[in-house]
Amino acid sequence: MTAKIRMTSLQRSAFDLLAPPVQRWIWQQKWQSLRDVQEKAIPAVLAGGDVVISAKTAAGKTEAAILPLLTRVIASNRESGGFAVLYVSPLKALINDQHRRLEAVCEACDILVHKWHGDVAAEAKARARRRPSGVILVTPESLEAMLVRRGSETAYLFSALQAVVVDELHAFIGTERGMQLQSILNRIEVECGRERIDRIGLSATLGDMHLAAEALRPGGGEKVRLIDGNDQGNGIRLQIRGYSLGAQRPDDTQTEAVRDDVNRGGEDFGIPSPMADDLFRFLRGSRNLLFAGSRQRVEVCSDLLRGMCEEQRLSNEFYPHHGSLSKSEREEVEVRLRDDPRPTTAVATTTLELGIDIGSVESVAQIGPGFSVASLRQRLGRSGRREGNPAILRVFVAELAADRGTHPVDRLKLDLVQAIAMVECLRMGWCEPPIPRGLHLSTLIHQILALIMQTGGIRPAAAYKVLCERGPFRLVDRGMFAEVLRCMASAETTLIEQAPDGLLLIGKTGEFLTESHEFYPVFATEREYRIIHESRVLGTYPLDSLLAKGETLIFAGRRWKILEIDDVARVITVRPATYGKPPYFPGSGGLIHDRIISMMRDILTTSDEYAYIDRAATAMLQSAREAYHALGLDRSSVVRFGSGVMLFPWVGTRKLGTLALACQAREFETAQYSHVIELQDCDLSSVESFLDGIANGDVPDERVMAARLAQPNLARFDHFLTPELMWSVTLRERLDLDALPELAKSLVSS
DNA sequence: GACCTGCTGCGGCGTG
Repeated sequence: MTAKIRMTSLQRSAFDLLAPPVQRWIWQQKWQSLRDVQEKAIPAVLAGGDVVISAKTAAGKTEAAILPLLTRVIASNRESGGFAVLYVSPLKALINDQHRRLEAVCEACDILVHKWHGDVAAEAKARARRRPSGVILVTPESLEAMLVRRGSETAYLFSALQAVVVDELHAFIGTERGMQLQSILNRIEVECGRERIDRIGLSATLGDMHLAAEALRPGGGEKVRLIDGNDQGNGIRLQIRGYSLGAQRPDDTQTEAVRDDVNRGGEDFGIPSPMADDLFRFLRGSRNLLFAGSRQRVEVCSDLLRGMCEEQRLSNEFYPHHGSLSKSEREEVEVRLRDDPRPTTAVATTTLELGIDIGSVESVAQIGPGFSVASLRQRLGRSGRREGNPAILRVFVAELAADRGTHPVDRLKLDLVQAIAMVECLRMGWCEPPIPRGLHLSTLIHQILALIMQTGGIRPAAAYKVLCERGPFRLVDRGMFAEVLRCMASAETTLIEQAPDGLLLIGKTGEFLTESHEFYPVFATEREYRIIHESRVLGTYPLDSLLAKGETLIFAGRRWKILEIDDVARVITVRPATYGKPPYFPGSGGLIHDRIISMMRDILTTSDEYAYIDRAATAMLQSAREAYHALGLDRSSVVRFGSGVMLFPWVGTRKLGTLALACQAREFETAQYSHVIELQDCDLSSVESFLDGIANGDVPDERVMAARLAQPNLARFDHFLTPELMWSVTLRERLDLDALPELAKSLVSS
């Protein structure tokens, strides 16, 4: 009877389109109605074709895709003969969550749901492979392994697919891993002789739905249906808080003396003590996420806050969470957040941005402006998930105290202004769109090897067709593809060889690479030490670190003394200690979008007020605006400073870097700050004539520029490429030469 | 001025 009443409230909705077992399951869940995104997505998914579904975190996207897909599987009435739904997810942890979530509804429909990733027992996989049916939840790497190891079974496993679901679509867009996934999905379609297998992309954070559609179906984005759920959240409460750095800093000799005293170590890592006090005050006693920006700052910050708990004789509530911590260390924090009633704040890097199930938190805090609006949006989505509670986000920004900031870059308070710019973008609903411009030749090398393994040998023309014409490597023309093949077949590399009949086969080095399980991921990873305390692995530490026996270390939120370093086994053994030095992790900066930097200029130019910034931040913004005018930036973006000249192009990282390289190619001594280029020991007129030249098309030789570019971020197989191909990659992916003349023009005319 | 992700097949050995 209760079922009947609920059916009435769901009347004339997408609910009616679902298969009876799915409807029964919905009644059992006691849902009062379908969510907006589900109402819209169900008919679209039932109709077939590609669909992108975008909606807030926790708005029921998974069900929006899966319920109609189960309906389609039931209607198709196929017992076995292959998997019906392929669900690809970027994290094993997400697959485990989704598997738990989907088991009941699939059981109600009498449809099997398998999880398939590196931690799943080989036996369970063998069982699924013997009788493939239902839904399979898988990572791109495990899917790659299936194709590479059992290429001949591909058609048997996947010919009956109704659809492919790509979870967290944004996590794949524009990345090496995303290229690999697009290529794998295409290889499956080709191998199964299917023109198109429906693709359904799910995401909470899409800057531009049309570009996301193109990422889901390269070359066919215009035919993808876009579903944008508009479930209203519970509102947002947002604040930016400003803090002064180095206000009462001791002079340098004293600083040296107290450097080892880690109790006051926050200041050196951008956390002045008033900020630490406020973090403690806002976060203690409830459940929160604190995004600290880097692994080092996560450790410093959790150490600081743990110390404050100890000082007040409270049990600790602050736990670090980042990618160098072991799985067990991280899981302890996740479980405590999800299932433990005690107040807990996880101090994290981006590890807790994606939808790992940690329940709802009260608030989200962030130190510094961060690198992207997309990331800010993901973070915000982690709070305010409980009915009636708004999402709370506090951004903590430290800037040098007024009396210490004499350099223009310090006087403009660029971190604070960037934080405001990002929040303004967030409020406007904008976030960074994917920019498909990379050649991804490293991943192309990987896919050529994988395709040869899958097919047992393939002709160059056929490989080109699969990977570059039909597949995602569309910026690679025939000539470049042939060059890549020549690189791979050369006497030095021997990744592949060509049989007399023209078939491409795996070469000697290629065999070595592909026989290892390390072959499946396309991203590069570093070699590391494991840090161990009494047989418990705490995490991993970079190999090139300068640690020595007897030194101390903050790691996993505790303090340690190093007992032993075994360079052969790559193990660091530790015991608890009272002191610890902050850990060091190497890294290189992120790319900031043009729009954010141009918004920063608008903020400095206007006198708009922002209700969400605190009093200290308001005063800082005021002083930044005064500095902007005092420096003459309202009249010109090229200003004298000391014995040199400063350029303020107000563009994103890629264009700024390209301009800096152009300056270096013309023998200027340059220093690059956040969003500014300083040219040392030169006069204004020489800079102006240089810019005039560029504005009129006199751009330095691209090879001279590319040669000056440091290459810290090589992709996994880049070292197999010739210098010529590497230049092509660099020019396309890291520089923006086309933008130079326009950029120079705007600098000289302003 | 940064972060994150992933992994097969098989041989050998111990235990019930």
